[in-house]
Amino acid sequence: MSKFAKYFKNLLAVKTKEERLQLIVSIITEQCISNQRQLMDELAKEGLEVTQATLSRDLKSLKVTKIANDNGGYVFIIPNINDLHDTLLKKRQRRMGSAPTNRVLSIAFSRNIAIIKTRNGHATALAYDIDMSNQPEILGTIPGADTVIAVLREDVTHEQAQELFSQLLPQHKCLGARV
Amino acid sequence: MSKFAKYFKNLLAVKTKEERLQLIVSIITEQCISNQRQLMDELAKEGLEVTQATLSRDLKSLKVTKIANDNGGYVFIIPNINDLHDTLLKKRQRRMGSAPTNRVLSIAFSRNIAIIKTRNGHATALAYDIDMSNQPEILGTIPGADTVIAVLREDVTHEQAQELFSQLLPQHKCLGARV
DNA sequence: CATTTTTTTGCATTTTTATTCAAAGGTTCT
DNA sequence: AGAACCTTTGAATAAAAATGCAAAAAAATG
Repeated sequence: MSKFAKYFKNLLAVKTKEERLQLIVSIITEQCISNQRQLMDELAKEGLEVTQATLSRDLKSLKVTKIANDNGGYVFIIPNINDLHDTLLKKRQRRMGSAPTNRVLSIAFSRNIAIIKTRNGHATALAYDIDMSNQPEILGTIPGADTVIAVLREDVTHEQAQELFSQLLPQHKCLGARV
Repeated sequence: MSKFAKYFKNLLAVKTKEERLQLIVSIITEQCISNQRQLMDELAKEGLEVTQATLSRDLKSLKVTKIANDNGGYVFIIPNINDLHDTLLKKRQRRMGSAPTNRVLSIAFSRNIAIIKTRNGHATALAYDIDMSNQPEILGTIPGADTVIAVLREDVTHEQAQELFSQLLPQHKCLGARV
Protein backbone atom coordinates (compact mmCIF):
# COMPACT_ATOMS: atom_id res chain seq x y z
CA MET A 1 0.00 0.00 0.00
CA SER A 2 1.35 3.42 -0.86
CA LYS A 3 2.07 6.02 1.78
CA PHE A 4 -0.69 8.05 0.28
CA ALA A 5 -3.21 5.25 0.57
CA LYS A 6 -2.16 4.56 4.12
CA TYR A 7 -2.67 8.18 4.99
CA PHE A 8 -6.20 8.09 3.70
CA LYS A 9 -6.98 4.82 5.38
CA ASN A 10 -6.00 6.36 8.67
CA LEU A 11 -7.92 9.49 7.98
CA LEU A 12 -11.09 7.66 7.17
CA ALA A 13 -10.73 5.35 10.15
CA VAL A 14 -10.80 2.37 7.86
CA LYS A 15 -9.05 -0.36 9.77
CA THR A 16 -7.07 -3.37 8.78
CA LYS A 17 -8.58 -6.81 9.00
CA GLU A 18 -6.58 -7.59 12.10
CA GLU A 19 -7.88 -4.51 13.83
CA ARG A 20 -11.40 -5.38 12.84
CA LEU A 21 -11.06 -8.86 14.28
CA GLN A 22 -9.81 -7.46 17.54
CA LEU A 23 -12.61 -4.96 17.64
CA ILE A 24 -15.09 -7.76 17.06
CA VAL A 25 -13.66 -9.76 19.92
CA SER A 26 -13.82 -6.83 22.28
CA ILE A 27 -17.36 -6.00 21.24
CA ILE A 28 -18.70 -9.46 21.75
CA THR A 29 -16.94 -9.93 25.07
CA GLU A 30 -18.18 -6.63 26.39
CA GLN A 31 -21.72 -6.58 25.11
CA CYS A 32 -24.49 -9.02 24.49
CA ILE A 33 -24.57 -9.32 20.74
CA SER A 34 -27.01 -11.84 19.40
CA ASN A 35 -26.71 -11.75 15.65
CA GLN A 36 -24.46 -10.55 12.90
CA ARG A 37 -26.60 -7.59 11.96
CA GLN A 38 -26.34 -6.27 15.48
CA LEU A 39 -22.59 -6.73 15.35
CA MET A 40 -22.58 -4.89 12.04
CA ASP A 41 -24.33 -1.97 13.67
CA GLU A 42 -21.88 -1.88 16.55
CA LEU A 43 -18.95 -1.89 14.17
CA ALA A 44 -20.59 0.88 12.18
CA LYS A 45 -20.74 2.97 15.35
CA GLU A 46 -16.98 2.61 15.49
CA GLY A 47 -16.77 3.82 11.92
CA LEU A 48 -16.10 0.38 10.53
CA GLU A 49 -18.51 -0.59 7.79
CA VAL A 50 -18.48 -4.17 6.60
CA THR A 51 -21.09 -6.50 5.21
CA GLN A 52 -22.69 -9.44 6.91
CA ALA A 53 -20.79 -11.77 4.60
CA THR A 54 -17.51 -10.51 5.95
CA LEU A 55 -18.70 -10.87 9.51
CA SER A 56 -19.75 -14.42 8.88
CA ARG A 57 -16.24 -15.15 7.69
CA ASP A 58 -14.68 -13.22 10.55
CA LEU A 59 -16.68 -15.05 13.17
CA LYS A 60 -15.85 -18.34 11.57
CA SER A 61 -12.14 -17.61 11.72
CA LEU A 62 -12.41 -16.40 15.30
CA LYS A 63 -14.38 -19.51 16.18
CA VAL A 64 -17.08 -17.35 17.64
CA THR A 65 -20.52 -18.84 18.00
CA LYS A 66 -23.83 -17.98 19.53
CA ILE A 67 -25.57 -19.81 22.27
CA ALA A 68 -28.90 -19.62 24.06
CA ASN A 69 -28.88 -17.30 27.03
CA ASP A 70 -31.24 -17.36 29.97
CA ASN A 71 -33.74 -14.91 28.53
CA GLY A 72 -34.77 -16.96 25.54
CA GLY A 73 -32.38 -15.13 23.29
CA TYR A 74 -28.91 -15.77 21.97
CA VAL A 75 -25.47 -14.37 22.72
CA PHE A 76 -22.21 -14.66 20.86
CA ILE A 77 -19.46 -16.34 22.81
CA ILE A 78 -15.87 -17.45 22.27
CA PRO A 79 -15.67 -20.94 23.67
CA ASN A 80 -12.58 -21.73 25.68
CA ILE A 81 -9.93 -23.44 23.65
CA ASN A 82 -9.65 -26.24 26.20
CA ASP A 83 -13.25 -27.19 25.60
CA LEU A 84 -12.54 -27.64 21.96
CA HIS A 85 -9.66 -29.91 22.78
CA ASP A 86 -11.94 -31.80 25.13
CA THR A 87 -14.63 -32.11 22.53
CA LEU A 88 -12.26 -33.36 19.90
CA LEU A 89 -10.54 -35.72 22.30
CA LYS A 90 -13.86 -37.13 23.37
CA LYS A 91 -14.86 -37.70 19.78
CA ARG A 92 -11.57 -39.36 19.04
CA GLN A 93 -11.83 -41.47 22.17
CA ARG A 94 -15.22 -42.72 21.12
CA ARG A 95 -14.04 -43.40 17.62
CA MET A 96 -10.94 -45.27 18.67
CA GLY A 97 -12.66 -47.01 21.55
CA SER A 98 -9.77 -46.26 23.87
CA ALA A 99 -8.69 -43.60 26.25
CA PRO A 100 -6.18 -41.40 24.53
CA THR A 101 -2.61 -41.98 25.56
CA ASN A 102 -2.19 -38.43 24.53
CA ARG A 103 -1.71 -35.86 27.22
CA VAL A 104 0.04 -33.07 25.37
CA LEU A 105 -2.06 -30.53 23.54
CA SER A 106 0.58 -28.10 22.42
CA ILE A 107 4.13 -26.95 23.01
CA ALA A 108 5.27 -23.38 22.65
CA PHE A 109 8.57 -21.72 23.33
CA SER A 110 9.55 -18.33 24.53
CA ARG A 111 13.26 -17.83 24.90
CA ASN A 112 14.51 -20.34 27.44
CA ILE A 113 11.06 -21.45 28.53
CA ALA A 114 8.83 -24.17 27.11
CA ILE A 115 5.12 -24.00 27.74
CA ILE A 116 3.44 -27.36 27.46
CA LYS A 117 -0.33 -27.41 27.49
CA THR A 118 -1.80 -30.68 28.65
CA ARG A 119 -5.21 -32.11 29.11
CA ASN A 120 -6.64 -30.81 32.31
CA GLY A 121 -5.16 -32.49 35.36
CA HIS A 122 -2.31 -34.13 33.50
CA ALA A 123 0.34 -31.48 34.00
CA THR A 124 1.75 -32.97 37.20
CA ALA A 125 2.15 -36.42 35.72
CA LEU A 126 3.77 -35.01 32.62
CA ALA A 127 6.19 -32.85 34.58
CA TYR A 128 7.10 -35.90 36.61
CA ASP A 129 7.87 -37.88 33.48
CA ILE A 130 9.98 -35.08 32.10
CA ASP A 131 11.89 -34.79 35.37
CA MET A 132 12.46 -38.52 35.48
CA SER A 133 14.01 -38.52 32.05
CA ASN A 134 16.91 -36.51 33.45
CA GLN A 135 17.62 -34.56 30.32
CA PRO A 136 20.44 -32.14 31.00
CA GLU A 137 18.87 -29.70 28.53
CA ILE A 138 15.85 -29.32 30.75
CA LEU A 139 16.80 -27.61 33.96
CA GLY A 140 13.50 -28.00 35.70
CA THR A 141 9.73 -28.04 35.42
CA ILE A 142 6.75 -26.68 37.26
CA PRO A 143 3.28 -28.13 36.69
CA GLY A 144 0.02 -26.26 37.10
CA ALA A 145 -3.28 -27.95 36.36
CA ASP A 146 -3.08 -28.00 32.59
CA THR A 147 0.25 -26.34 31.91
CA VAL A 148 3.85 -27.32 32.48
CA ILE A 149 6.55 -24.71 32.42
CA ALA A 150 9.93 -26.16 31.63
CA VAL A 151 13.09 -24.09 31.87
CA LEU A 152 15.68 -24.94 29.23
CA ARG A 153 19.43 -24.69 29.49
CA GLU A 154 20.59 -21.40 28.03
CA ASP A 155 22.26 -22.84 24.97
CA VAL A 156 19.38 -25.05 23.86
CA THR A 157 17.61 -23.90 20.71
CA HIS A 158 13.90 -24.22 20.19
CA GLU A 159 14.53 -26.77 17.47
CA GLN A 160 16.64 -28.90 19.76
CA ALA A 161 14.04 -28.65 22.49
CA GLN A 162 11.27 -29.52 20.07
CA GLU A 163 13.19 -32.59 18.99
CA LEU A 164 13.84 -33.51 22.59
CA PHE A 165 10.19 -33.29 23.52
CA SER A 166 9.20 -35.26 20.46
CA GLN A 167 11.34 -38.12 21.68
CA LEU A 168 10.27 -37.68 25.26
CA LEU A 169 6.58 -37.40 24.47
CA PRO A 170 6.08 -39.35 21.25
CA GLN A 171 2.36 -39.27 21.76
CA HIS A 172 2.56 -35.56 21.16
CA LYS A 173 1.90 -36.25 17.50
CA CYS A 174 -1.29 -38.24 17.84
CA LEU A 175 -3.69 -35.40 18.24
CA GLY A 176 -4.44 -34.71 14.63
CA ALA A 177 -6.98 -32.03 15.13
CA ARG A 178 -5.38 -28.80 16.15
CA VAL A 179 -7.75 -26.19 17.35
CA MET B 1 -49.92 -42.25 28.91
CA SER B 2 -51.52 -45.65 29.28
CA LYS B 3 -49.54 -48.79 29.94
CA PHE B 4 -50.63 -49.94 26.54
CA ALA B 5 -49.35 -46.84 24.80
CA LYS B 6 -46.06 -47.08 26.67
CA TYR B 7 -45.70 -50.62 25.51
CA PHE B 8 -46.08 -49.60 21.92
CA LYS B 9 -43.75 -46.68 22.31
CA ASN B 10 -41.11 -49.04 23.53
CA LEU B 11 -41.82 -51.48 20.78
CA LEU B 12 -41.55 -48.89 18.10
CA ALA B 13 -38.49 -47.36 19.67
CA VAL B 14 -40.24 -44.03 19.84
CA LYS B 15 -38.56 -42.24 22.67
CA THR B 16 -39.55 -39.59 25.13
CA LYS B 17 -38.20 -36.11 24.79
CA GLU B 18 -35.70 -36.71 27.54
CA GLU B 19 -34.40 -39.78 25.79
CA ARG B 20 -34.17 -37.88 22.56
CA LEU B 21 -32.14 -35.14 24.20
CA GLN B 22 -29.76 -37.69 25.61
CA LEU B 23 -29.45 -39.36 22.27
CA ILE B 24 -28.69 -36.03 20.68
CA VAL B 25 -25.95 -35.37 23.19
CA SER B 26 -24.36 -38.72 22.61
CA ILE B 27 -24.57 -38.36 18.86
CA ILE B 28 -22.92 -34.98 18.76
CA THR B 29 -20.20 -35.99 21.19
CA GLU B 30 -19.43 -39.14 19.27
CA GLN B 31 -19.62 -37.93 15.72
CA CYS B 32 -18.88 -34.82 13.80
CA ILE B 33 -22.29 -33.42 13.04
CA SER B 34 -22.31 -30.14 11.24
CA ASN B 35 -25.91 -29.19 10.75
CA GLN B 36 -29.38 -29.99 11.94
CA ARG B 37 -30.35 -31.96 8.89
CA GLN B 38 -27.43 -34.28 9.42
CA LEU B 39 -28.47 -34.70 13.03
CA MET B 40 -32.00 -35.42 11.83
CA ASP B 41 -30.66 -38.21 9.64
CA GLU B 42 -28.65 -39.72 12.47
CA LEU B 43 -31.68 -39.69 14.72
CA ALA B 44 -33.73 -41.30 11.98
CA LYS B 45 -31.21 -44.12 11.84
CA GLU B 46 -32.03 -44.72 15.49
CA GLY B 47 -35.69 -44.82 14.60
CA LEU B 48 -36.37 -41.38 15.96
CA GLU B 49 -38.03 -39.08 13.47
CA VAL B 50 -38.32 -35.42 14.29
CA THR B 51 -38.35 -32.24 12.29
CA GLN B 52 -35.67 -29.62 12.02
CA ALA B 53 -37.83 -27.25 14.03
CA THR B 54 -37.77 -29.60 16.97
CA LEU B 55 -34.05 -30.04 16.72
CA SER B 56 -33.54 -26.32 16.69
CA ARG B 57 -35.46 -26.12 19.94
CA ASP B 58 -33.67 -29.13 21.37
CA LEU B 59 -30.25 -27.75 20.59
CA LYS B 60 -31.21 -24.41 22.04
CA SER B 61 -32.25 -26.01 25.30
CA LEU B 62 -29.09 -28.12 25.39
CA LYS B 63 -27.03 -25.01 24.66
CA VAL B 64 -25.43 -26.84 21.81
CA THR B 65 -23.81 -24.76 19.14
CA LYS B 66 -21.67 -25.21 16.10
CA ILE B 67 -18.21 -23.94 15.58
CA ALA B 68 -15.68 -23.85 12.76
CA ASN B 69 -13.42 -26.88 12.63
CA ASP B 70 -10.04 -27.18 10.97
CA ASN B 71 -11.32 -28.41 7.64
CA GLY B 72 -13.36 -25.40 6.70
CA GLY B 73 -16.52 -27.00 7.98
CA TYR B 74 -18.51 -26.81 11.18
CA VAL B 75 -19.05 -29.13 14.14
CA PHE B 76 -21.61 -29.06 16.89
CA ILE B 77 -20.17 -28.72 20.36
CA ILE B 78 -21.44 -28.38 23.90
CA PRO B 79 -19.43 -25.62 25.47
CA ASN B 80 -18.37 -26.09 29.05
CA ILE B 81 -20.97 -24.64 31.35
CA ASN B 82 -18.30 -22.90 33.40
CA ASP B 83 -17.26 -20.89 30.41
CA LEU B 84 -20.77 -19.63 30.01
CA HIS B 85 -20.85 -18.47 33.58
CA ASP B 86 -17.54 -16.80 33.00
CA THR B 87 -18.68 -15.16 29.82
CA LEU B 88 -21.81 -13.81 31.40
CA LEU B 89 -19.99 -12.71 34.52
CA LYS B 90 -17.44 -10.91 32.44
CA LYS B 91 -20.13 -9.16 30.47
CA ARG B 92 -21.96 -8.10 33.58
CA GLN B 93 -18.76 -6.97 35.17
CA ARG B 94 -18.01 -4.76 32.22
CA ARG B 95 -21.52 -3.43 32.04
CA MET B 96 -21.69 -2.50 35.70
CA GLY B 97 -18.20 -1.13 35.62
CA SER B 98 -17.91 -2.69 39.04
CA ALA B 99 -14.44 -3.86 39.81
CA PRO B 100 -14.33 -6.85 42.10
CA THR B 101 -12.08 -6.55 45.11
CA ASN B 102 -8.57 -5.86 44.08
CA ARG B 103 -6.69 -9.08 43.65
CA VAL B 104 -3.63 -7.78 41.89
CA LEU B 105 -0.99 -6.13 44.01
CA SER B 106 1.71 -5.60 41.45
CA ILE B 107 3.00 -6.66 38.08
CA ALA B 108 6.65 -6.86 37.20
CA PHE B 109 8.46 -8.08 34.13
CA SER B 110 11.72 -9.83 33.57
CA ARG B 111 12.40 -10.50 29.93
CA ASN B 112 9.67 -12.83 28.75
CA ILE B 113 8.23 -13.46 32.18
CA ALA B 114 5.57 -11.52 34.02
CA ILE B 115 5.37 -11.83 37.77
CA ILE B 116 1.99 -10.92 39.16
CA LYS B 117 1.64 -10.59 42.90
CA THR B 118 -1.82 -11.14 44.25
CA ARG B 119 -3.52 -11.15 47.57
CA ASN B 120 -2.76 -14.37 49.31
CA GLY B 121 -4.74 -17.28 47.97
CA HIS B 122 -5.90 -15.46 44.86
CA ALA B 123 -3.20 -16.58 42.46
CA THR B 124 -5.01 -19.66 41.23
CA ALA B 125 -8.17 -17.75 40.49
CA LEU B 126 -6.25 -15.05 38.73
CA ALA B 127 -4.28 -17.50 36.63
CA TYR B 128 -7.53 -19.13 35.71
CA ASP B 129 -8.97 -15.83 34.55
CA ILE B 130 -5.89 -15.12 32.50
CA ASP B 131 -6.04 -18.56 30.93
CA MET B 132 -9.71 -18.13 30.13
CA SER B 133 -9.03 -14.98 28.22
CA ASN B 134 -7.06 -16.96 25.66
CA GLN B 135 -4.65 -14.21 24.83
CA PRO B 136 -2.16 -15.47 22.26
CA GLU B 137 0.46 -13.18 23.74
CA ILE B 138 0.40 -15.14 26.99
CA LEU B 139 1.71 -18.62 26.43
CA GLY B 140 0.86 -19.98 29.82
CA THR B 141 0.61 -19.31 33.54
CA ILE B 142 1.42 -21.09 36.73
CA PRO B 143 -0.05 -19.94 40.02
CA GLY B 144 1.54 -20.26 43.40
CA ALA B 145 -0.23 -19.01 46.51
CA ASP B 146 0.22 -15.30 46.00
CA THR B 147 2.15 -15.13 42.75
CA VAL B 148 1.34 -15.93 39.18
CA ILE B 149 4.11 -16.52 36.70
CA ALA B 150 3.02 -15.81 33.16
CA VAL B 151 5.24 -16.57 30.20
CA LEU B 152 4.92 -14.11 27.35
CA ARG B 153 5.39 -14.75 23.68
CA GLU B 154 8.87 -13.72 22.63
CA ASP B 155 7.89 -10.73 20.57
CA VAL B 156 5.70 -9.13 23.19
CA THR B 157 7.16 -6.02 24.75
CA HIS B 158 6.69 -5.14 28.39
CA GLU B 159 4.58 -2.19 27.33
CA GLN B 160 2.29 -4.40 25.29
CA ALA B 161 2.03 -6.88 28.11
CA GLN B 162 1.33 -4.11 30.55
CA GLU B 163 -1.48 -2.88 28.36
CA LEU B 164 -2.80 -6.39 27.94
CA PHE B 165 -2.93 -7.02 31.65
CA SER B 166 -4.58 -3.69 32.20
CA GLN B 167 -7.41 -4.76 29.94
CA LEU B 168 -7.50 -8.25 31.31
CA LEU B 169 -7.48 -7.23 34.93
CA PRO B 170 -9.37 -3.96 34.97
CA GLN B 171 -9.40 -4.04 38.73
CA HIS B 172 -5.70 -3.47 38.65
CA LYS B 173 -6.19 0.28 38.77
CA CYS B 174 -2.81 1.27 40.09
CA LEU B 175 -1.27 0.89 36.68
CA GLY B 176 -3.57 3.31 34.94
CA ALA B 177 -5.87 0.62 33.68
CA ARG B 178 -8.27 1.52 30.96
CA VAL B 179 -11.66 -0.03 31.65
C1' DC C 1 -63.14 -41.19 32.85
C1' DA C 2 -64.10 -36.56 31.01
C1' DT C 3 -62.27 -32.09 30.99
C1' DT C 4 -59.07 -28.56 31.54
C1' DT C 5 -54.30 -27.12 31.38
C1' DT C 6 -49.71 -27.57 29.99
C1' DT C 7 -46.24 -29.24 27.04
C1' DT C 8 -44.51 -30.76 22.81
C1' DT C 9 -44.44 -30.88 17.95
C1' DG C 10 -44.87 -29.99 12.86
C1' DC C 11 -45.80 -26.85 9.19
C1' DA C 12 -44.93 -22.76 7.01
C1' DT C 13 -42.35 -18.88 7.10
C1' DT C 14 -39.06 -15.55 8.59
C1' DT C 15 -34.66 -14.61 10.11
C1' DT C 16 -30.06 -15.48 10.27
C1' DT C 17 -25.84 -17.38 8.56
C1' DA C 18 -22.77 -19.37 4.99
C1' DT C 19 -21.03 -19.53 0.39
C1' DT C 20 -20.35 -18.65 -4.62
C1' DC C 21 -18.61 -15.79 -7.80
C1' DA C 22 -16.48 -11.83 -9.52
C1' DA C 23 -13.88 -7.94 -8.72
C1' DA C 24 -10.58 -4.90 -6.33
C1' DG C 25 -6.44 -4.44 -4.09
C1' DG C 26 -2.12 -5.93 -2.42
C1' DT C 27 2.43 -8.90 -2.96
C1' DT C 28 6.11 -10.97 -5.11
C1' DC C 29 8.55 -11.98 -8.57
C1' DT C 30 11.50 -10.79 -12.83
C1' DA D 1 6.94 -1.29 -14.35
C1' DG D 2 4.37 -5.51 -15.71
C1' DA D 3 2.83 -10.20 -14.89
C1' DA D 4 1.39 -13.86 -12.07
C1' DC D 5 -0.37 -14.72 -7.79
C1' DC D 6 -2.73 -14.27 -3.40
C1' DT D 7 -6.01 -12.14 -0.14
C1' DT D 8 -9.91 -9.73 1.01
C1' DT D 9 -14.37 -8.07 0.11
C1' DG D 10 -19.32 -7.22 -1.40
C1' DA D 11 -23.45 -8.52 -3.91
C1' DA D 12 -26.41 -12.00 -4.63
C1' DT D 13 -27.95 -16.25 -3.33
C1' DA D 14 -28.12 -20.66 -1.11
C1' DA D 15 -28.30 -22.97 3.07
C1' DA D 16 -29.30 -23.38 7.72
C1' DA D 17 -31.56 -22.16 11.89
C1' DA D 18 -35.24 -19.95 14.56
C1' DT D 19 -40.06 -19.03 15.43
C1' DG D 20 -45.39 -17.95 15.23
C1' DC D 21 -49.14 -20.47 15.24
C1' DA D 22 -52.21 -24.26 15.46
C1' DA D 23 -52.83 -28.94 16.38
C1' DA D 24 -51.69 -33.05 18.88
C1' DA D 25 -50.08 -35.31 22.98
C1' DA D 26 -49.42 -35.63 27.71
C1' DA D 27 -50.32 -34.35 32.36
C1' DA D 28 -53.19 -32.63 35.87
C1' DT D 29 -57.63 -32.01 37.84
C1' DG D 30 -62.36 -32.66 39.23
